[in-house]
Amino acid sequence: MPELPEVEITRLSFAPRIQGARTVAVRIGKPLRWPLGCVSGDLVSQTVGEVARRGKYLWLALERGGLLLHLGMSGSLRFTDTPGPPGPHDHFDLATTQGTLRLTDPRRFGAVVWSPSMGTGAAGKLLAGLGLEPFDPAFTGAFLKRALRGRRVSIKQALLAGDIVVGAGNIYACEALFDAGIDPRMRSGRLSLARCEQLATAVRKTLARALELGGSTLRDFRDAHGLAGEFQLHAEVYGREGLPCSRCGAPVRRIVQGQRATYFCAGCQRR
DNA sequence: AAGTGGACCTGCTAGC
DNA sequence: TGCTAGCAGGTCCACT
Repeated sequence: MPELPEVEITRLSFAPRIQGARTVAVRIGKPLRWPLGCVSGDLVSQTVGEVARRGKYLWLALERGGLLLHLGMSGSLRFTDTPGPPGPHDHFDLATTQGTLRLTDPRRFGAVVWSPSMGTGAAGKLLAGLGLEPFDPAFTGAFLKRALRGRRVSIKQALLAGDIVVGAGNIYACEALFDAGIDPRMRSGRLSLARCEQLATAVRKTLARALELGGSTLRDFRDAHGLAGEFQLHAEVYGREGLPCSRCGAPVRRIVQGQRATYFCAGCQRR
């Protein structure tokens, strides 16, 4: 589910309300991708600090260390005064004096991992290989050109890999490549500087638009208030196989790259 | 070093 | 109606 816009929207929807709260209790459901890395008692009776985001990860700072959270493919976070009894897919609750943060994740590709700090322990290891934030001023066409140099993977896969720039997942990588008019199959190391500039701009523009629209709700994404997004209603190519391209009318194509679906318009997106 | 494919897990939908 | 195959927003890890 959650790419950068969904994760950021989730963060914004609960960060101001949880900050300064005192943790009261922890409930663990079924195992997630990795073990928590501490006993639940270690998380109790602490003041919650800032909620930060790095790529698609969230960092919830506590007095002693903090929690790194990832929503995987199907995760979502709710923050509420009245969480109700946990359902079968509710695998982590952090009860605080200001409400309960609950992770719901049917597929359990998500994670909640304790670390001493964002840069050390398990969190440090998971965050170490991440590329630039897309809204970092250092993420420019020139940077992209340099980072892609010599790489033979397709540009679509290079965007998804997250070691150059983070945040664009399958939906927004497809949409950004459409916006930039670049064929997703193109060898990434072959992009000209001009096209790297177009792509860097398109990635930022696509993610910013998704943020404005509340993210994409394909089936179950909700922010921490329970609100759905509507970017998916504005997607130009993602999920639109066979439908006419809004620019040229040619049918949108679906191919598979690195075991993921890619949607694109062969008329508008060129090598 | 970089690229590829498998793995993790559950739910939904299309097709027979 | 009921079963099955295929597909889904991510990304780590082992292997070549």
